[in-house]
Amino acid sequence: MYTQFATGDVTNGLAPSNDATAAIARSGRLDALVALERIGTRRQFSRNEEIYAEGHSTECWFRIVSGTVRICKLLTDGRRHIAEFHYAGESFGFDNAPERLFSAEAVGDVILMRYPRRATEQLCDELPSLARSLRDMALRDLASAQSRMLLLGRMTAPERVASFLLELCERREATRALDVPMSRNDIADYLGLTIETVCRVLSSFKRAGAIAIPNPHRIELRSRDALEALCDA
Amino acid sequence: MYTQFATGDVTNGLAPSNDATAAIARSGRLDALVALERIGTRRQFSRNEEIYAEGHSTECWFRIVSGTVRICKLLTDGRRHIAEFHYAGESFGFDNAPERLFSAEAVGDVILMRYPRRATEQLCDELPSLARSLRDMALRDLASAQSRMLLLGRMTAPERVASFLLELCERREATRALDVPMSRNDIADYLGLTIETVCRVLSSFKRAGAIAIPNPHRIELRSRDALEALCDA
DNA sequence: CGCCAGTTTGACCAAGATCAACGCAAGTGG
DNA sequence: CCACTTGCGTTGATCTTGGTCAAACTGGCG
Repeated sequence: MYTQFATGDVTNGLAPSNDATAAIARSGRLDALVALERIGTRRQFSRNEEIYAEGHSTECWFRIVSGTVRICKLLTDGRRHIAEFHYAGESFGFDNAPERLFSAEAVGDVILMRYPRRATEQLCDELPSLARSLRDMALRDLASAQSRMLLLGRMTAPERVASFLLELCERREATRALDVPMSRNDIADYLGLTIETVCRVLSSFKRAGAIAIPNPHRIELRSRDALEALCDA
Repeated sequence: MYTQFATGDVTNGLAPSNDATAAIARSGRLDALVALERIGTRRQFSRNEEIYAEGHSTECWFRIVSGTVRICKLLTDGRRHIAEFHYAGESFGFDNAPERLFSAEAVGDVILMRYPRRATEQLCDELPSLARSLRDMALRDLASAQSRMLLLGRMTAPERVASFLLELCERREATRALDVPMSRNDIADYLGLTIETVCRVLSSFKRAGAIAIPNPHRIELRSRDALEALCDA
């Protein structure tokens, strides 16, 4: 889910609708990943390093090989908002505007593949299936953004934190033991809360027996039901 | 801005990168709008009518000929959130998931063009420029959603209302006299506030001389500077 | 050991929600 | 034409959630 850009995606376009495109698509499907890899370069970033800044050019986009990335924005008075976290296997930074509206930072150490946008666009014109994959990526991000608007606009603090834990669980494909790569501050800025509120809510979940917190970056879900009940009561 | 799908968009793809695609694209560009219109049908909805419901199939998408549409979701306890308003000239409902995650409703009387998704996908495979237009549409919506997450997560009530007025102004291409098609309740559910707070903030803006409110669906911006100062102080 | 960054907890406060009443204009039916 | 209703919108009084401020705790590390 979410900006996943798996091998399978590239090859499952609709049947092409005429001979010429069919020929291109057939060859293209085989070459799509190869072509994408040929225009990509490997990059490495360390904890809290900036991958790109607000205002930078959008000449490239990224896929995460390993690590976690935060997409964020700072208001002039210091308030910060995290628009999204991206995890291993997901892509980010495929933006439309000429300039970055948000910055991207490494939460911990991160390894990325970096792809030039212009070359990707050209590939898209040859490979409808690649074009579709990129569009689907954008649409998944959009759906995710819309759910989070609901969370930010209409949910209470406990509901937000419960949603966050369950989302993390789903996206990291974890079952009960979650590793939480980001700080409490990151979580707060992601959920539109303060760090104190995040701590208090987590503590209250712990007291209620819904979770266990062996250490700050490790949370175990003891009662998924209790958390789910909070999310759309 | 925002899911605009103007004539120009369809024809401004990158130069195709080989002869075969070039030939297709050239013919396609001429036919793109025609083809899209051929698969579209005109629909009409009256005030507060549901265009599609949460859970419905996503077999089609829409472009607004005239009127305003709200994309929204109801929580089980009655809390409502409006993910987006769409105005004349904009498109909506091009979703990825098999089922609608949000519903769409007519704010006032609305005239739409309705396009089947499957046929559109096929057109996309033939016309890279159309594929790109649709992707750009999704990316614009995503950028818009991300700004609004910032608003919902980190802005005060006066900042939200000021942002809303300025956004409305920009998207409706108005200068000073705004017509506000939606109710105060809609605005509240869009901004993550209550109707009372929206009213109070508007009244305070009026007292401060920043706006005038000849009637509830008509707002005049008297001091755009005052409003802009609020948005990123 | 002391320091530092991040986390947790407590006491208090304020922005905005809730509850309640009132205003006002557009129907509607007698 | 005028009571009456209905659906919004506006305003005021009070309450609650979550923010703010402050202090203590924890684990890692020089």
